[in-house]
Amino acid sequence: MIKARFAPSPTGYLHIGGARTALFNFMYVKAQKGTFVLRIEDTDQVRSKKEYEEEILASMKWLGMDFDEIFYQSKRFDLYQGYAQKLVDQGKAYKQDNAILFKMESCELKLYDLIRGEINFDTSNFTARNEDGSTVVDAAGSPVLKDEVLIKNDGSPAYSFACVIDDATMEITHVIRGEDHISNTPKQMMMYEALGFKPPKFAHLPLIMGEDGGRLSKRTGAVAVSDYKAQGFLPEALVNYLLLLGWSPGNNQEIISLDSAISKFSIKKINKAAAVFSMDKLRWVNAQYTKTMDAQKLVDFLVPFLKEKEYINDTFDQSKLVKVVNLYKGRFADINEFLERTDFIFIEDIVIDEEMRAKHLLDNQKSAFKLLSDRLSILDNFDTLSAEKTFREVVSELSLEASGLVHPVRVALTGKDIGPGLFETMDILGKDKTVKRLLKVFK
RNA sequence: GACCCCAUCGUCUAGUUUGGUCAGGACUCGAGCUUUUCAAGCUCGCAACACCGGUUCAAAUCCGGUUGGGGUCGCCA
Repeated sequence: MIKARFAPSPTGYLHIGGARTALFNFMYVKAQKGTFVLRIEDTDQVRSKKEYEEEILASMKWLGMDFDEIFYQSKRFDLYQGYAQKLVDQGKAYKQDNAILFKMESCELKLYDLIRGEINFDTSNFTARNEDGSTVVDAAGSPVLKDEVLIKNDGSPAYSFACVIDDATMEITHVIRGEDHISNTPKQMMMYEALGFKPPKFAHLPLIMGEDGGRLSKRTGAVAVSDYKAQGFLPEALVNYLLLLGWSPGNNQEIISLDSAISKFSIKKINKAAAVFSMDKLRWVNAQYTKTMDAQKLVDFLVPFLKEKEYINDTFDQSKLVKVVNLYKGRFADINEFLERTDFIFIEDIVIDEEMRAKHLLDNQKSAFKLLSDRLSILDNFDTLSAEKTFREVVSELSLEASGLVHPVRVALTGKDIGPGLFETMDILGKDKTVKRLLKVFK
């Protein structure tokens, strides 16, 4: 029975890289029918915040990653202290003020990484540094190794130590974490050895980079999972995109459910190279989901966003929203785009900017607009078909080309020169708004 | 700087384990079809094995080096 963990620190929101690490742990655990542990690494009493922890928990839930066990490092300080003291008693560590430091020994270490294979370290490279960056040397002139802090002066455990004690005592079998942790793995291996613990298997995931090739940062796009949620990405789409970063289900498949990915997941197939996060591709993946999603489900997803924009209130018309969603499916990649394109449906008075007006609306169309609105206003059954029929009659009466009037009318009704079919748009808008906007535009 | 990791189209990747069938898919971009505009869809196109050497009948694949990128070097996690 395998056991893996995701160990975020509640000193910030759950970021996209962390979510990807969690996801790979989750997939591995589920594929192996193991146990998934969430460990809150809140040893930094000053920077750890309850609101961050809540945000992390909420994001995990939103992404659909349920855990089986949860631990808080802040509640285990005695445990760390105890093991540190044990090392002091054995002469493998020593006290310095209130802190406890682990004696670093010079040795060669072999790490077998599940993703990268064998990695060799020589701890004699782990030398202490002076403030100017130079290596500390002893009286004989040989480099001095840097001892590892186990317990800090304030009594809290250092990251590496708490991590080792926790992984060992929680019986974590697989440590799957970011590549940035490769360097402290040898130190941790020494601690396992000193404590007499059996080390887990390690797998170091490649990092996710920003589009500029550097570290993922706010500058290169949103980093918090909650930001993506706020922007209106579907959780299943984000998950789908994330699992494609550094892993592939094979057979050129890209759109894949989490369950299906789990059934195909293999840690051996994880890439070694870092991957650049592409907003374009995420948007495309998201669009694939919105396009094929059940209209009612999509409406449920949209309602909170529409409410926030005050486009609808609690008494909104469900069936109308379903209609709107069906009309716009495949026409937007994320919710913001949807909101921009459909605003004219929900607001009372639209604004047509000067450029749009100059491009499409000419004063000599005034009479055609008047005739069209008169004819539409007397329709008993105002829908897509009757609107189109009326429109075509007017056009032929005036000896106009249909396409010559379609665009101006669209602009008059929506304020945009893009959108779905004009008659569907009229239908969605309803007779009153359609007629009103046709008359208003040339006043 | 030291140590460690990595290297296929601009980006995500398949192919590397087991050398030949190999350079494929997707995003982006461009062209066309469709059309009432925009999307979507369909068709087509642009575009890569970082470099140098070695092994071999044969190298994207194995080996060495170079270059480039990334990570780590906190009483942060």
